[in-house]
This record gives sequence, C-alpha cells and structure tokens, in this order.
Amino acid sequence: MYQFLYPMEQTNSEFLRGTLKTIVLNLLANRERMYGYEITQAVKERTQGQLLLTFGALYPILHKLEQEGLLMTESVEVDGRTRKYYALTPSGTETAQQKVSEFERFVEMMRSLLQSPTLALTK
Amino acid sequence: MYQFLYPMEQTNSEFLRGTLKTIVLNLLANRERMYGYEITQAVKERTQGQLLLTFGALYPILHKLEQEGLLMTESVEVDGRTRKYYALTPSGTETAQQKVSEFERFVEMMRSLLQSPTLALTK
DNA sequence: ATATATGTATAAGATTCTTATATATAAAAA
DNA sequence: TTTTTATATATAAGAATCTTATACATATAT
Repeated sequence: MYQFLYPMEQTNSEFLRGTLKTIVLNLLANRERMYGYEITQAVKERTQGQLLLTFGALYPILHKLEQEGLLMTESVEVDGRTRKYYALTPSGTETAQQKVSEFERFVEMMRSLLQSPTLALTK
Repeated sequence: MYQFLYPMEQTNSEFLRGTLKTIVLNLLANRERMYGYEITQAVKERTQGQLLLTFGALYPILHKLEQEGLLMTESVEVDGRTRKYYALTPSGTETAQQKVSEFERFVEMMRSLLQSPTLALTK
C-alpha cells in the first residue's frame, strides 16, 4: 500500500546541479537499456525516495546525450503507446566510467576544502 | 619561482555547480575573516591549483550570502584601496555546518546511484 | 617600459535545472 | 461509474548558477 514505511526526506539539494548526466549514464551502464519513466523509478528506488528525478529535467538530458552520441534509441510500441528505449553507445560507456572517476576526484577536492585546518594541518 | 612543481590538472568539473556557496562558507568558518582575493587564493592553495574560483563567480556569491544574513562585512583602507573583509554571522556559522552534513549525505546518495548492482546487491 | 601581482566589481551570455503544461492509456479505488 | 493513480513522452517559461569579458586602480618585479 505504502511504498515506504517511513516518509523519506527529499534531497533536492543544490549539490545535484551538474550530476544528473552522470547519474543517467551510470544507471544505463548497469542495465543494458531503459526508457525514461523507468529511469525516474530506478532513481527513486535506489535513493529510497530521496531523489525524485523529474521529467522536465530528464528528457532534455536524454536528448542531449543522444545528440552527443553517448546514447542511442529504439522505439517500441507497447499498449498503443510508443516506448522509447535508451542505451549507451561505446562512447557513452567510456564517458560513464570517466564521470565516476571525476566524481571521486571532486569529492576528495571538496573534502580538502571543507575540512577544518586545525584537524588537518593545512599549514 | 614556480608555485607548483608539477602542472596541476584543472578541474572545472560540472560537479562544482552548486557547491561554491558551501566552499566559501566553510573557508570562512576556519579563518575568522577573509577578503575576496584572499578567498580565491585559499581555494587555489587548498586544491593545489585544481580549482580556480573566479571573481565573476565569487563576488555575486559573497553579495548574496551577505544579503541573506550569513555574512557581514567590514571595509578597511589598505594602500589607498578599499579591502572588504567578510566574516560569518552566527547564522552563517550554523549554515556552514549544515552544508557539510548535507554534502556528506549527497555523496552517499550519489554512490548508491553510481555503483554497479552486481557488486552491491541492489535488489 | 612592461608584465605580473594585488584588489573590487559588473554585465552579457550559456548552461542547467524547476515548475507548469499538454497529451494519452490502463488499472484500481471510491 | 466516475475519479484517482500509475504509466508514458515531451515542451516551454522562468529561475538560478556559473563562465567569460570587461572596467578600474595601485604596487612591485623584470
């Protein structure tokens, strides 16, 4: 009945800015192919409802990634409606991996900026 | 002569989007008060030249944080030029700490989205 | 004399996201 | 049986956030 036993706090954190492409590419890296609605549901599940990726944000991203040659599409007719599948191209697979490394590097950089110097001997 | 022995790779990563306020607030949390130019230099040093915070990004942030009551300013005349110091208000100190927690939560959320399900038993 | 370092600040433009809206079918609940 | 919820793709207006360019000004090093 209820999807979550406890209401989850939603993070529409400003930190998300600039991470959505990376999220989409990496979800696709794990699942062969997905369609838009499926991606929003996967994001919701994996974050326990913390992150709700909206269509207004998702579709422009999908279209841009396709245009950049990182995704390829395949349209399938289901129940009289067109379902559009997205899958990584070889170039997209490579980019997905690069983004993860870049993210880890970014996190380390942020930590060096956020930690207090008394704890870290920064001079 | 050379500030860095090895040329550092610059990260003007898209991940930075939305993190600059957090960075500025936390630099100020460690140093009593700082002026704009000093902040750009501190960012450069702490990240070994990886992140170069430009003035075009910094000043609008400082002004906005002041307007929100998170920073207070003090102008000092040095060599015929006005140097404007920024310091955290009590509210700014609180926000700085909150941002760090929020960032750590964000990183965990990102990891749950970026990791491959074969490694992580996601379902 | 020229370049580099120090210093504050605005403005035009690009990118990225949020919120609102449009369209449409199927299943479940009231 | 009517309404709500879930499923499905997509655009557009607007807000927020950064990048790049520019303006102004002094001091020091080359």
